[in-house]
Amino acid sequence: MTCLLKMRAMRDQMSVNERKLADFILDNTQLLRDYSSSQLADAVGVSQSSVVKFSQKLGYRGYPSLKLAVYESYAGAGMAADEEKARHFSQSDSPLSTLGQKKLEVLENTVSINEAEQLAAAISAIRDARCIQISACPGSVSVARYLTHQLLELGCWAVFDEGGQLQQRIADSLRDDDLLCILCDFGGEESLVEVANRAREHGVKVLSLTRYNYNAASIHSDIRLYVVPSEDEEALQRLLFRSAQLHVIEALVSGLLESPQ
Amino acid sequence: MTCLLKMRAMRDQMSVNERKLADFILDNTQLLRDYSSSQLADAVGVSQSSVVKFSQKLGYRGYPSLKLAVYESYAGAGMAADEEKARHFSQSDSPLSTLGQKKLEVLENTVSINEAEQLAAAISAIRDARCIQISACPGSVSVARYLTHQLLELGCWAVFDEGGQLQQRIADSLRDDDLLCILCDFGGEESLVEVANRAREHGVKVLSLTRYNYNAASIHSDIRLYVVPSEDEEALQRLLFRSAQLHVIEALVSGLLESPQ
DNA sequence: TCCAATTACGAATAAATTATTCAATACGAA
DNA sequence: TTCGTATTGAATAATTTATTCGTAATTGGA
Repeated sequence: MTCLLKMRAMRDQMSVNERKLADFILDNTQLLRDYSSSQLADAVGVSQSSVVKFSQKLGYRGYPSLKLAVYESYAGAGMAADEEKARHFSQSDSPLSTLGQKKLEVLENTVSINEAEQLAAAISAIRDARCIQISACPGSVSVARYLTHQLLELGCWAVFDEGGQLQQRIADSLRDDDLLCILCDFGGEESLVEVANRAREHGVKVLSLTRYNYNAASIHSDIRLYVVPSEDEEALQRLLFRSAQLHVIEALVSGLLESPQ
Repeated sequence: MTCLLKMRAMRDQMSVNERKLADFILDNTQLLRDYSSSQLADAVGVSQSSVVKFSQKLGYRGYPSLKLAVYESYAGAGMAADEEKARHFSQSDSPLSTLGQKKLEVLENTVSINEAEQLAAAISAIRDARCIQISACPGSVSVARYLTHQLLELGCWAVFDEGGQLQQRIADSLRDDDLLCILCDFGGEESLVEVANRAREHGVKVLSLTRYNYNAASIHSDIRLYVVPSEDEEALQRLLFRSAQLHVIEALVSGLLESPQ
C-alpha cells in the first residue's frame, strides 16, 4: 500500500513531469506490470531518464524497484476485496470455478451443521464394527458405492446391496457388533426405514447420512450425519448434494486414517 | 498460484540444472525478489543463460516475466489462500473442517491448473460421443465408477470395465465418433496407454484425467485434464487426489447439465 | 524587472541486465 | 555403438536501465 499512497501524498509537491507520471501510474496501475521504463516514458510523454529519476526520488533504487513496489502495493490493496475472486479462481467462467463457488457454499454449510461428536462417534462406530451394511436410496447409490469401496480399501468389512432386494435379508443377519449405514436424500424411503428398524431390533447400531431435516431415517438412527442441500435448480442440486455427501464420507475416511484400530 | 505449482509439477521431468533452479526457487521464493538472472545463476551454480532458458521453457518471455509470475504466485498464496481458508473453514477442528482445509487447497490448485478450453472440449466431447468407454488404473476405480454412474444418469452411453480384462476388446469396438476416458494417477499404466493408442488408431477421441505432470497417458490424449496432488502422507494424498478427480468430474457433469444436447 | 542559484529536463551515453547464438557435450533410442 | 536430440555455458547481441552533462525553466531575492 505504501508506495501508491506515498505517490498520492507527494503529488502536490511534485514537478510537472513527476505529477504526470504519478497520475498515470495511479490511474493505470495494472498497466505498469508489463511496461519498461521507456514504454512508460512514451505513454506519459516524458523522457526515459525522467522515469528513472522519478523512481529514485521516491526512494527506490531504480525503475524496476519502483515497479515491484507498485505491484506489491496494488496487490495488497486490490486482493482482499473485489479483485481477489478474479485472481483466485482465475478464469471465472470456467465450469470448474463456478461450480467451485457453489460447492464451497454447500460444503461450508455441511461442515457447520454436523457436530464434531457425531462425526467422532461415526468414525469409531465404523472402526469397531465387525461388518458394515450400506443401504441407499436410488439417488445416493453412486455415493454408497464409493463409500463401500473406500471402506473395503481400509480393510473394513463393508457390503452394499446394489439393487436393494437383499437389504432386508442382509440386515437380518447383522449382529449387535455390526453397523448399518443409511444414505439417502430425503430420508423418507419406506424400505430403508424398515431395514433400520429391523436391524435395531437385533441391537445393530445405525448411522444415517441424510438431508438436514426431520426425517424418518434420521430419527431411527443412533448416529446422525447431515447434508445441507443447495437452492439450485434440481439437477445441479442433486449434484451438489452428492458432492456434500462425498465430503462427509471423505471426512470419515480421513478420520479412520488418522486413528486406525 | 500457477507458476510455483507448475514448477513443482514439472520438477520430475526436468533436466539437472532445471531441477536445481526449480528447487532453489521453491525453497527461497522470497529471495527471488531482488535477484537478477545472473545472481540467481551464481546462487544456484548454473550459467546465466540457463536461467533465461529455464524461464522460457516454463512459458515466460524471459527472466523478468518469470520473476514477476513467481512473485504473484507467492503473494497470491500468502494472501488469498491462507486468509480465505482460515475465514471459511476455521470455525472448528472437527474432522470435517480440517479435511476441508486441505481439500480446498487441492481443489484450488486443480481449478487453476485446468484450462477452460480443455474443460469445454471435454464437455462437448462427452456430449457428442456415441459411446464412452471409461478406463482407470486401480487407484481410480471408485472414481471411474462414479463417473460412469453419473454419465448413465445423464443419458450418456458409458461403460466401465470393472476388472480391466475387457478394456482392449471394448476399445477395439469403438468408432471414430466415440470417446475413451482415461482416469489414473501417474498416467504411466502400460495397459491404459496401450488401450489409448489402439483406440486412437480407430480415430477415437481420448480424454485423460491424470496427475499433473508429463505422463504417457496424458501425452496420448486429445483432451487433457489434470489434478494437482497434495503433499500429504500417502493415504491422505490418495484420498485428496480422488476428491480432486471427483471435483473435475462434477465440473464436467455440471457443464453437461448446462448445455444439454 | 533582473539576476543568480537552484532545479527540472532530456539527449547522449555508460552500465547493467537480459536474450541469443553457437559449439561442445551429454543423453537416449535404435 | 551410432545417430539424432537435448542440455549446457561462453561469447555476444540486444535491450533495458542509470548517469552525465548541457540547456531550459523556475524560484527567490534585490
